[in-house]
Parts: sequence; structure tokens; C-alpha cells
Amino acid sequence: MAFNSRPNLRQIATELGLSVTTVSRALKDGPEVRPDTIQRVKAAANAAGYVPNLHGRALRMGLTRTLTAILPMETRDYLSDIAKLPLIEGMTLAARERGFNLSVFSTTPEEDPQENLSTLIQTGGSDGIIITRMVSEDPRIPFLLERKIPFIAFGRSGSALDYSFVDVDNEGIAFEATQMLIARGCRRVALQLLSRDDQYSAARMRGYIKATEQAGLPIDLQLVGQEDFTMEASEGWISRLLDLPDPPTGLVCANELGLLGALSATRRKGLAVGRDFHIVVRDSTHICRYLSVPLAAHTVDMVVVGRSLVEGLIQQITEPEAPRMQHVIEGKIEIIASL
Amino acid sequence: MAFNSRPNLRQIATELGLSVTTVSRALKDGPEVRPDTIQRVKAAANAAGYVPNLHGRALRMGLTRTLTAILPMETRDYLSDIAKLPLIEGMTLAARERGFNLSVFSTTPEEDPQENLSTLIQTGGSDGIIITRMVSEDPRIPFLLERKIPFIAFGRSGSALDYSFVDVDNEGIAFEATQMLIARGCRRVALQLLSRDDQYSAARMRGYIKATEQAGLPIDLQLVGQEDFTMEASEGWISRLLDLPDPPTGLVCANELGLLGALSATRRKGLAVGRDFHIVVRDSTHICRYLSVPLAAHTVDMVVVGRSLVEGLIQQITEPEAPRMQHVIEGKIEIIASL
DNA sequence: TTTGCCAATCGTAACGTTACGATTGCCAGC
DNA sequence: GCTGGCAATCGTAACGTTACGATTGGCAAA
Repeated sequence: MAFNSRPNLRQIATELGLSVTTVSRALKDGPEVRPDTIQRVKAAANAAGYVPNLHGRALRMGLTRTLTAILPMETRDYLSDIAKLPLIEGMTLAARERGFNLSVFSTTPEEDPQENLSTLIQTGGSDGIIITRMVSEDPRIPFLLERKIPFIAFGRSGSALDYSFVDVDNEGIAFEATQMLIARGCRRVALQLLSRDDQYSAARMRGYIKATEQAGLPIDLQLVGQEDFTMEASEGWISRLLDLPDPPTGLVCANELGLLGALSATRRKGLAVGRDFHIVVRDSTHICRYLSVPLAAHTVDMVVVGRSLVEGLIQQITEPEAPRMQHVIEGKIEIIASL
Repeated sequence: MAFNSRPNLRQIATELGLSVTTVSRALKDGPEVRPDTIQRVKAAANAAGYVPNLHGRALRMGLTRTLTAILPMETRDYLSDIAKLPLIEGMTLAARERGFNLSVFSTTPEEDPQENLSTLIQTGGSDGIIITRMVSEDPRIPFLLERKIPFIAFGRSGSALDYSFVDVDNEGIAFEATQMLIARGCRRVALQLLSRDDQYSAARMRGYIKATEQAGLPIDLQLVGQEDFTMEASEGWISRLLDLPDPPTGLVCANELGLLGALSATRRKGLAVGRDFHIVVRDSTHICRYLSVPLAAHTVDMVVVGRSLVEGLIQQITEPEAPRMQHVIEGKIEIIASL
């Protein structure tokens, strides 16, 4: 179907003088069909350009071979969304390899995520859902579990429920980042958190505290900021910290926007980043390479994350009884430009 | 289908003591059904949470209500791909409004586009295709036209064939950009073109020449560079131009990477951008806002482009005889940060 | 009462696939 | 020659939907 009238099983069957059943079985190497018949059928199917009709198959088998990823866009600024590109790439590549299609369902922040989910489920035509941007005790998790809809989450929700997820090791990332700054001589390190994502922030906070305590340094909650950091908000926040009597000399940034705000603030104070002030940024796509500023970045391969999400979801669809994938992906620190 | 067993027409029909046919017709306000029956059916369908099964319908009607967008990723650098995010957003939103799903087919540059197209067509399950990154005399156009596969292209191919496309007014953009630089006093303006896309480059070249000639200035082809500009390549190219005895004082950039290279080169030469040297950049997502450099950007609303592509494609699918959409979208110049 | 008409509803087939049980043909064993 | 068993193949039904022609019932006209 879809575009033009493509050959179907019946056409191939009559062409070969076989039944539809035999052709169907032959194409999937059914043991009931004689090997030479299988060869004949495959040759004919190939010649005719036969490809199974997805809808016929889906109707019969209750399987769509389509996965749907729900991707909320920040809209305010696509720079914050750039990590979604390698994510999409990883997801579609992995899906293609397994014979699935990836449907993308982009949403705006104004829309209710729950609402969207219902719409999507009703629209049907998908074997499973990839949800992102998890929040603490995310209501979508019980919602989907109750309805027995296969799904996988990018990010943990902190709920005790048993569900599939792939997450980035935020605790490890924050730990290593803080440790690195301390090793460079920063005795007071600022930590930038995002307000919207509790789990993410909690994990980073744990890593930060662990590294600070391990170094025998005191924890000063003044140095931890958690808000919805735009570039301006980030600039204001770091400016205020730099005005403290005992200002921080290192910063663990939340994301690219946080970095840009911090750079702006340090420039204004006349601090040289990489000498007077050290920054570790979370960067999924090496944008910060282009800033020509000495800093370190903790990067995570989002293509791998995307692939992993798709694989976990497909596993859940094909083997519902298998244990859920719960995969935490490590990042790695890279020096973007040294002093 | 899809996930769980949802109510179907038959269930609702037996529940109401009606036939499947009547229920089906009632749900689409068929004139053959009594108004109060329609009410009853709709109420029951609503209560049961009935939603038509896409595959049953697709099988019967030969329509998938799915569109597929083929998106080649640069991989080397997602920064060059960031415009795809608003594009995706526009496409999915418009598709959703019209009851279509958007399937994304991400490809890597190593893959053969033609090959990909065949795979995709064979996979089926799509009513139409959105192709991007058109090249001169793009072979995909006759390929798809021959097979009568509904498609729309983002970008023109320069071929004389009659097909649907949405394109950005590159000639107008280059014209306005050049004109603006000349108005700011630049008597020699450099133009940066990309090697991969002939149509794009040719259009920009036309706009550049038109503006230069209109101002009565000579055309110097030394100032026009066409290559695969990475940030480094761009920096090298503009550095060489600045070493000329009569260097340019203005630049029309190809994209974000070109801008970053140019900024790096001017910084090294000690030129103040916005005073000694003027830049107009093509920017689809306002990334350049974050550079805090005085420059002008020619922006195109990629959400609009995405919506337009989807609308053109759906039109072609639903009304095959209607004229093809051939839509050129204007950009607009914005001063990002003035001196 | 019969006929004709129209509105309302129903039954059947078909889209292309796969699951499952039925059928065919062949050959060994008696 | 008949039976049992097995390999190979076939036929039918079903998934949920819609198109199309058939059927029903009621009521007005003859």
C-alpha cells in the first residue's frame, strides 16, 4: 500500500503456482517448506520487488514495527535542544537496523505531557513509546504501566516502580567534574543545577557533595544554584557569587546556556577563564569547542543513548517477560582547550 | 492494536445493537444515519474510548496517514544541523494538526541517498516523503516522479521537472545582506558559499552580484569562496582575504561555522567586528545571539518551513491533481547586537 | 389492500497478512 | 494391496476498517 500498488503475496503465489500460505512461510524460512521451493519463492519475490505490507501484517499480528519518541522542544532556544539531534540519529539508526521505524512526536512546553500521551496512545500505530525529560515521581510512568503500554524513559524518575530506562550517570559526571576542579586548585566550587528536573539535580548534587567531602572541603550551599537558567539568569547568578567575600574559583555548569552566562559574567569581572576561574561544562555535542575558551567538558555520546533506548524498548516489546533495561551510561571528561 | 486491545467498531455495534456499518457511518456523520443514532453512537464510542485502528483503516483505504522525512545529519558536527530541530518541530506540529504522523529517517553522509530512498519506499508505511539537501539536477526527483510517489523537497534542484518544493529565498537573502554591508560602508564584501549545494550557492551568488552591481561596485571573484567550510577552513580562507593588499571589510557568511571561523580570524588580526569589519550571518536559530558580537543575521523561521513542507505534501496526497506547491520563503534581517 | 417510495439500517466483501488445521502425495512396512 | 506416517502444500479464518449493494419498515398514494 502506501504509495503505489506493490506486489503482494497472492500475486507471487499465483505466479509460481503456489498458495499464499506457502509463499508466506517460504519467505520466513519456515521449516515446513522444501528448500528448493524457498529458493524459488525468494527469487520471485525479489524479482517482483515484493515487500510485506506493513498494515496487513500489523492488523494480523498486532504489531506496528513503529516506535514513537516524544520530544519536548524548549522552543525558547533550540541551543538547549541540540543534544536531541544525536539522540534522534541514534534512535533512527538502531530502529532501522531492527526493522522498526521511528516516529517523532515533537511537543511544545505549553502542552500537557499527560494529555499528549493520551492523544498518542489513541492515535495508535505504535508498538512502544520513548519518553524523555523525566521529573520526580513522573506521573507518566504509572499511567503507562497501568495500561501495559511498552515504554522506555530517558532519565530516571526516582519512583520505586519497575520500568525500563536509560540514564546518564549524572552523579558520576558531577563527581568527576567537581574532583577535577578541586585538583586544579579550586577550594570553592560553584554548582549549577536546573530547576525543572529533580532527579537530574539530586544526582548531580550527590556527586558534588561526595567529591567535596572526599577532598575534605566544607560544603557551602550558597555556591549551589538551582533555577531555570537562561543565559541571563546564569550570568546574574554567577556574578552574584563572584561578588561574595570568598568567591568560588570553579564552576560546574548545567548546560551550554549556563556556560555562556558564566563566560559573560567572568569576562565582565575581568577574570581569565582557565587561569583565574575554571569551568567544567556538560556538553553533548562539542559546541563548546567553538568558544576557544580553556575549559573541560563532560560529554556523553547521545547517539549511544539513542541506540540504547531503542534497543531496550524493542527488547521489552519482543520479550515482555524479560527484565527491564535499566542502563546508566557513563560520560567522559575532555579538556576542550587547555591553558 | 498497537499496544493493548482497544475497543473496535464491532464491540460498540453489539453494545448498541447496531451493525458495524451503521456505527462506522455514524462516526463520520454519514447522512444515511438518523441524527439521534449518531448521537448515541458517538456517546458510546466516547465512553468506550474508541479510536479507529490505523491499520485496519490503512489496509482498507490504502492510506497510512504517516509522512516520512529524510534527514541527513552532518555527524561531524551537530551545530550545522541545529536548524533541523525547528524544522522537525514545524513538521510534526503541522502533521499532527492534520491527523498525520511524522516518521523521521535519519541518514549519515556516507549512505547513498538513492539507496536510502529505495529502502524507505520498500519499507512502505508512508503516504509521502519529504526530502532535503537538494543538489543540482537531483536524481531523486525523477526517481520519485517516475514511481508516482508523493514527495516534496526542501530546496530547489534546478531541474525543469514539475515537482513540489519549499525553498528559502537565498537570492533575496544574499542580496539584502550584501546591500546592508555596502550601506554600512563596505566597498569590498566577501561572500562565503558552500561547495555541496549548487543551487543554494548559485542563488546566493546572484543576490550578491545584483547588490554589488546595483551599488556600482566592481565584482571581484577573489572575494568569493566556495568550499566545504569547517570552522578551520573558514578561518584560513578569511585570513588569506584579510592579507590581501585591498582586503574586504564585510562578509556574508554561509552558516554558523563560517561565522565562528571568521570571528577567530578577525580576532587574530586585531580587527573589531562591528567597527573595522562587518558580518552578516545566516542563522536559523539565533545561536549567534550568544556570541555577544555586533553583527546582523538573516534568519528564516524554520518552523514555518517545516509546516509548509507538510502542508504541501498533504495537499499533494489528498489532491493529486492540484498544482504542486512551489513556495519560496523570505527571510528577514535582524541586527543581533549593534555597535 | 396493494403498490411504491424513501429513510434507516444491515450484510458481505475486500484490503494483505499470518496462524492453524486440513489435505495431498509418496513411500516404507505389513 | 492396504495402512500408517511423514513431508509438503493448501484452504480458511481472522485482524478492523470501509464501500457498496441489499434489506427492512413505515407511510402516503392509488
